[in-house]
Amino acid sequence: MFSKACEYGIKAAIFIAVNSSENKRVSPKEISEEIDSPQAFTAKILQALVRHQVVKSIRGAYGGFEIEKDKIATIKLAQIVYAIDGDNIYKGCGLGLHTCNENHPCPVHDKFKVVREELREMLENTSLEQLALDIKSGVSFLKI
Amino acid sequence: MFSKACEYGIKAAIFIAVNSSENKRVSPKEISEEIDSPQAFTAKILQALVRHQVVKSIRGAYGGFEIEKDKIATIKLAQIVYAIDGDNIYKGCGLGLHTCNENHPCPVHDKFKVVREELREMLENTSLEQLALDIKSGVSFLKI
DNA sequence: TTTATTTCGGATAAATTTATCCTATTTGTA
DNA sequence: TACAAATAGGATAAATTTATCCGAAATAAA
Ligand code: FES
Ligand code: FES
Repeated sequence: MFSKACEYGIKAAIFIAVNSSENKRVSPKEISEEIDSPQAFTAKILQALVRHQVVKSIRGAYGGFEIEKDKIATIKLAQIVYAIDGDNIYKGCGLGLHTCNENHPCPVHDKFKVVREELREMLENTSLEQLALDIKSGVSFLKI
Repeated sequence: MFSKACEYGIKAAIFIAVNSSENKRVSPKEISEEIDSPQAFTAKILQALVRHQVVKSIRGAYGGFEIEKDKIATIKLAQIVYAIDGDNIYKGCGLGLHTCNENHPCPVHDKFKVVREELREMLENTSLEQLALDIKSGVSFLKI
């Protein structure tokens, strides 16, 4: 469904959100340990999230990654997925036709678009804040 | 969403169904031309579909691929996806945790499983026959 | 200003997926 | 039986994704 990079990106963003809500910056090392991902690869993905302004990086001593507290509630999963995997998952044809087009539909178009639309809404309506809360309260988990 | 192999497999199965309903066997060459896919790779995927008994192959002169007419209505997309991509798309965790587990959910579990469930139902309830009919009547398309 | 710390970014490697090529095997027909 | 036509399958290559490594650049503190 999502690429590994995207899975790591989502989990990393949640972990950063959890920590930022407690005024703590985190390093790629901490992040990759907490989400069980390869460190250098995770760092690359974090760079992408920085470029797309999902997370903020502070270089140098006492630096790390953070998300401004008042942004945590506004950042949606969709932004993260878009930053890493692009928009093919929302817009692309399920059978790989060049474009998903009502006027030139593939055989599964009508049925597929319903599922894809539901996925899109889910991603657009789910904020980092909601996900971070469940991690904080121990209801959900980032690894294993 | 689906792998290229799976996209080709679905389109190939639909094309075979269309032809089998008219008592025509088709070759990998015809198939790959009609669904716009690499021929040798498509042939490999067809082998997998044969092993999973989704399509039938007849070797030797006058051979080709076919689906027994009365099976066309019973074959569901789910069988094809399962044969090629496995069941991770139905059962796997959206964030890549080892197992999707109610007792150890990832942050998106509750929301993701709804979408995944809808996808599963769609795949399990959509038959080759329905899809082949739209191709026959020119309502849907296998390429471009 | 020097030093320690930390992210950035380019180069490279490993693994997986996608794609190609060639030969073996099967099968119907002459 | 010999031949032609067709799928099966192994070996290999190309492309993409995933992962690692290392030096450059930035920053805070001493
Ligand atoms: S054309 Fe294939 S999903 Fe719309
Ligand atoms: S645990 Fe992640 S989707 Fe169920």
